Amino acid sequence: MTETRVERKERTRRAILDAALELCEGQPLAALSLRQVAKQVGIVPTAFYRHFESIDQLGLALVDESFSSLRSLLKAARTFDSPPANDRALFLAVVDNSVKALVTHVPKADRHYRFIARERLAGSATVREAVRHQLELIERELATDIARVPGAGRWSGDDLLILANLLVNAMLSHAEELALAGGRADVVRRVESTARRQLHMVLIGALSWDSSR
Amino acid sequence: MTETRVERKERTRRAILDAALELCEGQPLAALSLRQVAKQVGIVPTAFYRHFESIDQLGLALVDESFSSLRSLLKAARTFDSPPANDRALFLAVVDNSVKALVTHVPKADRHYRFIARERLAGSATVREAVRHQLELIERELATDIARVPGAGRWSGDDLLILANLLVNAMLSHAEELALAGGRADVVRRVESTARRQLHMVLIGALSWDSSR
DNA sequence: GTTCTCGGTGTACAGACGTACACCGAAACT
DNA sequence: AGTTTCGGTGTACGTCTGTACACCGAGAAC
Repeated sequence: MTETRVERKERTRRAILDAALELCEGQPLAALSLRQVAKQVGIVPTAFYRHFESIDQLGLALVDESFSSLRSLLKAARTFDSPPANDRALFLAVVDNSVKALVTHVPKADRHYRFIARERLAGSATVREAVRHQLELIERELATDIARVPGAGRWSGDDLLILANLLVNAMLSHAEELALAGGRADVVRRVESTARRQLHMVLIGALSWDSSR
Repeated sequence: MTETRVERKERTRRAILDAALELCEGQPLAALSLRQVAKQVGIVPTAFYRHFESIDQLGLALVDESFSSLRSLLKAARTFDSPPANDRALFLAVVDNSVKALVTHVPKADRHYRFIARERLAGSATVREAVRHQLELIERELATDIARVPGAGRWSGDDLLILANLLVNAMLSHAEELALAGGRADVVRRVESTARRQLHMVLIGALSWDSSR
């Protein structure tokens, strides 16, 4: 059983990421020591440096990992083979797809999202910035998609961003709750219906909104 | 210059709270050591125990302190000597008052709110629970106030809570941004207008909402 | 005026921390 | 086949951690 060197390196790298994620549960990354992580992985402390130059860099890797799948998933939820006829039906379909994507995906990677929730505001400056950046990308992608809806002509660019911000914040708080639920079916169902109803309210209200008052 | 014993105790207690709040900037409470706090205050490490039995208990005290003024402030923003005539005007007035309360109060106690933002999800289990509890109180108080609006009759109890949840989450995210802005006037103004516009959108939409679809 | 209470002090210790350094052995390169 | 690369090891250090213990001195209680 010989193992190529890159394979082996990748394997322990993964082990470090997993160990950090596990040890992090219920405490911020900054409260984690290099030695704890190393012990959990089963390597000597100094070997950690072969993979990351600091706990902080490890955090950045975890942020990238967490967001990579989510963004493509959300974008996919908003693209249709045959888009619904009117704006109202389109909005409702988008909401349903997005919410469904969220409730199926987040519980599957809940440790990652608990990590994001914690580090978003409590992490080191660089980690916080990385999370903020990813969320801003999601927000902008959403705003562009909304702008493509025919009836959105009455909306100013500012109002589009403000609306997208409202929606992303709402989804974020639901994602956090889902992540904390640890996959409990009743909580997942409750969050799903709450999220759907909230987004319906906002978007149905938005349809009758006119930026020029 | 004699000082009564309770006065002196209260004074160092305050000094400990302030020191913790200051040392916390940019890092979670859990990453703080008892010795750091003691050094900042200018007392010997063991003297800390005369006031708090752990860093965690100190955290709970900070949570209480942070929320005490906010809740009464928000409630006050929703009570009128002479309430506006129609629902729409009432909603707009409530939004204006609440947003104004937020943007004047949060920057004045921004260190407390940065602390809350960090610890809400990254703190120890007991601190997290304390924050969650306070937010839930705010949410329920808001729901009861909305229910009193005459035109809210069409709203089911569930939908009221869902709406309140949406509003509080939006305000929370704006409070976080305000706290992080550190009082920079341009940011404060931008957040103020964003918040007002978002809440207008939601509440104006809500007026045409009917829980029975 | 004597005694008690209690916030704050100083010393002391065992353990965990980050990291520097020299080293090993097998995969990878030539 | 000989040499280089590099992930992982083991030791060793100075520093910081929480906390136990004995002690002090001034305000409070009697």
